[in-house]
Amino acid sequence: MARKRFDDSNCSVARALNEVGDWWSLLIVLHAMYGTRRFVDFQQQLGIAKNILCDRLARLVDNDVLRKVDVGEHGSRFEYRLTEKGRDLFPVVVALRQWGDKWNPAPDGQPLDLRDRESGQPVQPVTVQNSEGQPLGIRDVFVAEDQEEASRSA
Amino acid sequence: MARKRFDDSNCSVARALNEVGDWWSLLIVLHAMYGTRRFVDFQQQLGIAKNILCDRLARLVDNDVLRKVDVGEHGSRFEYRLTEKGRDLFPVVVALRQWGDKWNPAPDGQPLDLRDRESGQPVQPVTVQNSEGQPLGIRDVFVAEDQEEASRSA
DNA sequence: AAATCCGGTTTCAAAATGCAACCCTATTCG
DNA sequence: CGAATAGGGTTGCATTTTGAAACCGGATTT
Repeated sequence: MARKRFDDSNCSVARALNEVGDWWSLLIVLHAMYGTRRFVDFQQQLGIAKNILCDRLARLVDNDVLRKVDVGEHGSRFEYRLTEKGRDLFPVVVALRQWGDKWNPAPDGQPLDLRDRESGQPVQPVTVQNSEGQPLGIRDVFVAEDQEEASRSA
Repeated sequence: MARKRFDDSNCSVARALNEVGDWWSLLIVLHAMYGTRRFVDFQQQLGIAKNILCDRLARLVDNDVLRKVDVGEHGSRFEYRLTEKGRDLFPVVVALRQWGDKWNPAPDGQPLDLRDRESGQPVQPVTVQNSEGQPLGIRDVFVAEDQEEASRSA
């Protein structure tokens, strides 16, 4: 049967995964962040089948993660560029990269070294933080009941 | 043909996606973070087919994201608990949730309100930060050449 | 003793994926 | 100019993956 989708889930993680939660989409976004914009370049760098790449790019465009820009003088050359929504996946991608580097270090060589352009210093590990900027683990947080539910049950 | 895997990719994002990059795995981890531990509970909360759930749980256990704990007095009742590696996905999940809340708000109701247990204040948006704690966008960073490559080309 | 719960495995149809071949429109090369 | 090649796809087909439902065997409950 068909893969399940979560378009209308009331869980925002499920809705997010619905857009970028398959094997390729986030890698495409990652490469777009590295600067890749052309169909052929995505294809070669990712080693993805062309039909799948077509499908994924179309879906990402539909979901407003990428924008398809016509750059051909005569109309047959395109670029796929990140939208603000797409660029906003930056923390997700970096958090995932850091997790991968920490728990599945590359067999050969150091992890990719991402640095602040201004200071030249490495970026910090991505964490969930409280209002003072202190990192929080999963046990340091709780889910506040939302207003409506609170008032309904009152 | 079979889905491509990235076990040996030299990209840590690809390696990470190899472990939690399918439609279900991260949702399973999410629910584990909410406190779900039993097979049946995952099954009902996620609405996932049992065979797929079996497969995903086994894979997550193999990859050391979950630990399968025998809690049956006589050996046939289990719990799946997050390992440290699994809990370490917290920033990834929260970043993804915040992205979903921002760009695909729930049709009905507010986003889930995650708060610091100690202060009672909402957690901050997850961002990539420089050494001073200032948030960085994708254009504010660069990839430093690694030592080996630098010395090889010198 | 019968029914139910838990955690699976099996079976089978419907999708999704990957590869290779093909297509059409520019553009480039000789 | 004509031929070859690049870009961006689409089509067909074989292989996997997924999902639903049926089944299963050992505890536990009734």
